[in-house]
Amino acid sequence: MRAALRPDLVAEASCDPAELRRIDVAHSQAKLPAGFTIFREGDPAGRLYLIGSGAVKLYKLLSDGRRQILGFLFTGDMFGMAGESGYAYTAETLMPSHVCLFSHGKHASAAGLDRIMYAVTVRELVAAQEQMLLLGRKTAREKVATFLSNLSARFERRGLPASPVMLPMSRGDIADSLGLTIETVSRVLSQLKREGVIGLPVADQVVLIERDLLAAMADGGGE
Amino acid sequence: MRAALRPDLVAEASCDPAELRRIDVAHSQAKLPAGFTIFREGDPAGRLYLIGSGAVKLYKLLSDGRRQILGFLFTGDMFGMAGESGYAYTAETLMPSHVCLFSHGKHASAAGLDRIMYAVTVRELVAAQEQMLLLGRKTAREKVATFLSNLSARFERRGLPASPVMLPMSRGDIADSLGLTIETVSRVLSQLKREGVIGLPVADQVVLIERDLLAAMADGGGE
DNA sequence: CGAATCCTTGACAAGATTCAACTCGGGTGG
DNA sequence: CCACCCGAGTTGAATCTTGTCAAGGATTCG
Repeated sequence: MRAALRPDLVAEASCDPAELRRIDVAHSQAKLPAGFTIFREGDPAGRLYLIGSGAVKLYKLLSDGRRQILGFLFTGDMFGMAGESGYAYTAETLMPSHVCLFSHGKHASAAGLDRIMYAVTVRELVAAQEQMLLLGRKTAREKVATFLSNLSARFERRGLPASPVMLPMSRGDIADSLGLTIETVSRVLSQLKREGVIGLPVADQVVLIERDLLAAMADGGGE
Repeated sequence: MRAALRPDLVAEASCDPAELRRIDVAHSQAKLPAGFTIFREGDPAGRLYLIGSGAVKLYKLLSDGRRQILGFLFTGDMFGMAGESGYAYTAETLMPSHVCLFSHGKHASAAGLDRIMYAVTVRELVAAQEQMLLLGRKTAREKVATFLSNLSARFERRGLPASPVMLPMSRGDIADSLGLTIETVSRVLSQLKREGVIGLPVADQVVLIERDLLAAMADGGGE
């Protein structure tokens, strides 16, 4: 199958839509159910993925099952960048999702794709470094505040409302992305709700009542 | 100053030396003392750095001074990749070091440099993701075991002895790279020494007595 | 040789985890 | 249609790992 990237799929792309539109490489699309494993850590790499709609989580496991979620991806986000020894993480859908697949092997030299991949990789690296600061040095409260702030900002950047924030992932997923337990995440959310910083009408929807305060808390301020 | 990259400076480069040698872009060299800040988080980016000799640490700070070290770099390693909003971290020498500077702005399109930068960035991203797993999910003991194992493997890859491992960084630096305190790092090292897994003839030199056990401990095995 | 810095060790405190019970909601089948 | 069941989430109590505070020892460098 060979076709130009459908612009509507990249309208909210993390990479420059104008650039993406110029690319015309072979790709295919797939409609995946929730909880579908796209590839596993260690699988030979060779494909790039672009999320047309839906949400994906990337994670790594320790031998005893402990899990670290590296990030959540949404419409317009790309993933699949890998080094020599295959994918460094497992990718799994959080909800029914549409993804575009690019065969990287065949199109490594496609004009423009290299540039996009580099830009995306650098952005991911910067995000990973920010997350290292969170995981290594922030308290549970700061971690949750950062998580909510970032998610809200990400949605806003795509033209979606900054509040309420929809949470397509479970408490367990949030915990594994912040280096906490389910119980701690739940307790902090309850605490923030009691303090009037956020609202929790239902478990998967967060109203950011004091957004600035939340952002301040994320960096260690606003106690 | 315009000159070919000196091959001897990249003999142990993390990027392919053959590729690096082909590049002939303007660059200059600098000899820096220990504890020298090369650039700060937020500084406008525009240069790439290659360590000719010595060691460098990269770190981020929270407003109250908490610090997360993102990584330690040694001879042949590159750094300075940055997104749009300047450098994402501060870079500081651990010891007297020689570095090569590449003006990225002028030479962004230099044939070959792009490819190297992409490869280096992907490798850094993979390393950052591995570190996220460590920071979020490993115990103090596993963190220290991983740190020592990795450092040993890195030195070995450069043709240096895998043991003893020299530690050019302080306990505080190790702690800030593992998301621990100085005291915890010191305690775990003492414990490993008592158990006969490592030797600590002096504070900045670690003998890996049970290297396989240490590697097993790093992933949660070998209790 | 002395001062400063770094490292180690101990006692205690605190933040987060573990274990367990309970609630809430949604889906299912009687 | 409604009761039941199951998974996800919340909350509580006890525990534990790691952090904090403090003191003592070692190493380096002027």
